[in-house]
Amino acid sequence: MEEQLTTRQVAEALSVSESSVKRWCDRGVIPTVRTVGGHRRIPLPQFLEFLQETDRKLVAPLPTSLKTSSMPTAPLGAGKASAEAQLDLQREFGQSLRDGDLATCRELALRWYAQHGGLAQLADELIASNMELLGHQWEQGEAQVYQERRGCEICSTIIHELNRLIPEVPASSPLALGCTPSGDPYCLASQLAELVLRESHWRAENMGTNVPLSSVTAAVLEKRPRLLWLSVSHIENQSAFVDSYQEMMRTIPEHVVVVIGGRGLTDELRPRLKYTAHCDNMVQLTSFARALHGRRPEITASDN
Amino acid sequence: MEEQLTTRQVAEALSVSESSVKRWCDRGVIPTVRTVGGHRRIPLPQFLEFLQETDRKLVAPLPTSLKTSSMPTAPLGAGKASAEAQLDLQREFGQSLRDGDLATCRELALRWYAQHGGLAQLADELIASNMELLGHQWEQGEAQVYQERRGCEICSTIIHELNRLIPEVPASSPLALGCTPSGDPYCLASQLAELVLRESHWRAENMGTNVPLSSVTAAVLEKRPRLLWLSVSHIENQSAFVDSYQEMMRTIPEHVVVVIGGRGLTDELRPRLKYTAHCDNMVQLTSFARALHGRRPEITASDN
DNA sequence: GCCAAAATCGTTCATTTCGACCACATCGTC
DNA sequence: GACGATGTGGTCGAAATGAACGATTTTGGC
Repeated sequence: MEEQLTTRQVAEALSVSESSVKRWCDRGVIPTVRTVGGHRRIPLPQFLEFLQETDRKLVAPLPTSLKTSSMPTAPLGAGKASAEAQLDLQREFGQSLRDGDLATCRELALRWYAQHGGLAQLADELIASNMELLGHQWEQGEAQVYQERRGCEICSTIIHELNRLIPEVPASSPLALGCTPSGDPYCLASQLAELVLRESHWRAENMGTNVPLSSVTAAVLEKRPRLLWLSVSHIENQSAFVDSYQEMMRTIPEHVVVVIGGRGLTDELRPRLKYTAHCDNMVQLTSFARALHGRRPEITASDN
Repeated sequence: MEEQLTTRQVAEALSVSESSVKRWCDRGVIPTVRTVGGHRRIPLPQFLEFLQETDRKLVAPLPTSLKTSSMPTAPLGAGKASAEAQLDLQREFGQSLRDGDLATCRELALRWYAQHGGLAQLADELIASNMELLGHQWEQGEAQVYQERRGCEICSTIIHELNRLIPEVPASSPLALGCTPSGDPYCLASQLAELVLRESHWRAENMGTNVPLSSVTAAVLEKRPRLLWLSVSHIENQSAFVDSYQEMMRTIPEHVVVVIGGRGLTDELRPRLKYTAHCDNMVQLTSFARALHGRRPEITASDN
């Protein structure tokens, strides 16, 4: 039960046509095995060998696990529980994040994406949890501030790159707008929200950090989104926040769905706010967003 | 992800014969990879680097992601002053930035890069100047805050994408570290510094925003960079800043080159700081960085 | 286990690129 | 001006590439 690639996967990874890959296989340049039905399958080790021998680099990520450069270790028996492998990946990502190793982080993220496919889980379990861990380490003096900030930069880079892996959202999709409010400089959560909403076929636009709610109101009035998300990690002045929030909710149209989330929204604060949904993580946001805007292109909007 | 060009595409973009392109590739002037069948393929980053190093201009649009859809005109006879076309591009970018039109901004930036080749000029004249303009408009009530913040997000996205157009920096290159100090949340300048330093073949690592100078010191001591940049847009407490700055300069090794820049460094403040160089923009930073670390790739000398 | 959808097969065909060669223009030197 | 060295643009048959097609296999849901 070893990993194998199809001609199409190889073609996309090298950005050449499928025809060429087939020809190369037939010529023996890429060692190939055949299924009983005659389809070509390229074992991953052979493919890596081919990459090395012809001095070729991947131009697109492989849809399965792969370490491009070194790291011949970690062969990971398939027998091993995938949950455990998942934990390993998560830990390794955290370590690379602390070390400031963007390349490894990128690779691990792509691997996670290829294996699990869900950006929301990636956002929660790879990025959010590890950044939270890094924050704890910093608070306890186990990590430097610059490591935490650099980790933010690395995650931001990866989020931007993941964005490019998502198929373009049609202009007919509903619009979602979001940001962090005044005084909240923590940009990652809002960037992640944009990412997972796009994955769920929303036309998501992140307005960034530190946006006064009065300006959010203006944005909503002008762009008329279907959904508005607010990521609140930190609040400077609670009562001022509640006031401006209530003012915003009075002004924007009724039909705008407001989703809020973030550590800043304590159990005590939330009852004072009116909103459509509260999300603790990106998995919740995704499932809510999909419930609102089913991603079926097909009709029959009834039931399930 | 990483696009590749054929000899014909390059030839048309430069309006030279295909034979010449092939010869240049074979001589190593344009780094080339080969398909399995022996066809030449030029990775986009290498091509852009070639453009820049030989001071060549694009005369026809590239058939890749840099397609020009939004501007049906612009056949740009060499007769028309390119300076004027440049201004048009600059203005159009600013407009799209205000409108939150990422796609158009991306296109314009790529076009600028392909035509003028210098990321530093792009950073100064497209991004910095337009963000400054947007800031002014906001101050004078001509633009909403959210438009300014969104503009930041768009620019950040574009910077991340431009990073992928730069050929990978060899691990033997000198290391550059940088960030913005405590209380300064303005991330773009530092991201631009990272970008243009990479373009000049530095191994640049941006540590992000809001990093206490004490932690910067720790980073320098641990990673031992050759260059340290500080982008200072805003200072909360001047005397505290000067104190921590001087403390940092006392602690880090002598041989570390310290480059500072940003609006926050007023004429009055600068004399109180010790530094290697002060830069008002990215063009200056680039020329300084290149003086320090020459970028000439060695000779031809191969052939036979 | 069965069925429909999706992916891959082998093949053919038009287009592009290769490598090699040649004609011509532009230099700098004698 | 003759000369060689060098760079450019063009042509040619051979080879590689990429896209198309109907037929077959694999996949995934029930």
